[in-house]
Amino acid sequence: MAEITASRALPIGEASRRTGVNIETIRYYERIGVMADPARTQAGHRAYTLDQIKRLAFIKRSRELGFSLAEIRALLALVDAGGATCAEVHHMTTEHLANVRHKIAGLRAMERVLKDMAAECSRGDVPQCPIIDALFDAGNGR
Amino acid sequence: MAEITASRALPIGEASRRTGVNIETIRYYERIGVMADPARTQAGHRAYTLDQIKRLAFIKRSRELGFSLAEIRALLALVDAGGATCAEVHHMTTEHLANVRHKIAGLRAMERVLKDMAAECSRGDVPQCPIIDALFDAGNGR
DNA sequence: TGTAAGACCTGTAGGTACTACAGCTTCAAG
DNA sequence: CTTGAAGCTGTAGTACCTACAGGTCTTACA
Repeated sequence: MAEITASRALPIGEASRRTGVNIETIRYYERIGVMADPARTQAGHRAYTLDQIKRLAFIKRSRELGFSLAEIRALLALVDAGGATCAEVHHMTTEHLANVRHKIAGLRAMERVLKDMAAECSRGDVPQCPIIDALFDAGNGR
Repeated sequence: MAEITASRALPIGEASRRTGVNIETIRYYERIGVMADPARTQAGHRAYTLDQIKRLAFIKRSRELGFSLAEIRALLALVDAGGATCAEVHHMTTEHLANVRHKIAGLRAMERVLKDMAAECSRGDVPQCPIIDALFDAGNGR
């Protein structure tokens, strides 16, 4: 943990502002090891290099695209090992894409059922509601 | 916690089989209060009525449709209060439907980006990968 | 130079929805 | 009577953070 000249080092708040990652989350990433321990100032404050901030932005972007931290860890390991071949990364990406598509299909099915349920509902002031009935009866084969 | 005649009471394993809800999950629902404490046999085993099993099926079905336990709690409270009017239930459902649609939109955007990234990738054995570049550069405005 | 606000530190607990034990007791069939 | 399945409680782990509490340090201004 070398100390770093002030000109290139940024405190955690600045890292947070630049990447949009919450300060607490940055510390969390450090704790679980997806971000390496940054250098510290003499007072013990974290000091980030621009490279580390780029890494943080990478994590943010990947999270936004729905990659799990485990997947991101794997991607970063590929990068760090220097042996990140296109083929490997492509494989991870398409696999993840398949997951996303699967989720979309599930949500679409959900959407259809919810829409149909809502459509059958009178929206009235009556205590009998077809939505509740649908939820109660579905698993019951009645 | 009245005891119940054996003829109408079902043990937790049977409740699990009939609803498809994991035994541990049933006990969890009890602990957090979405399922009421069931009657017990003299030995302390849980004994479920058919009504309680219907309630469990309701929860299962609602979870499958993406309702959170908090939302399900609210739905069940409406039912329990006897004042579950169609209008209230309809409101909760359409609100949830809006959530689902929002999630779908997010995942679609994700899908597009992932697809485009994957398309630009040569899948080759080279260490330069446009996917990694895209992930690194996006937040950076480079 | 003093001080007050703001940023930073560590460590822990909470939230969501489960799941998976460990270590024990009870039931049911042969 | 024994054995295996099913039940019990309680706790800890999963993923991904978020939110304190109770300190220290920096920075700007009077």
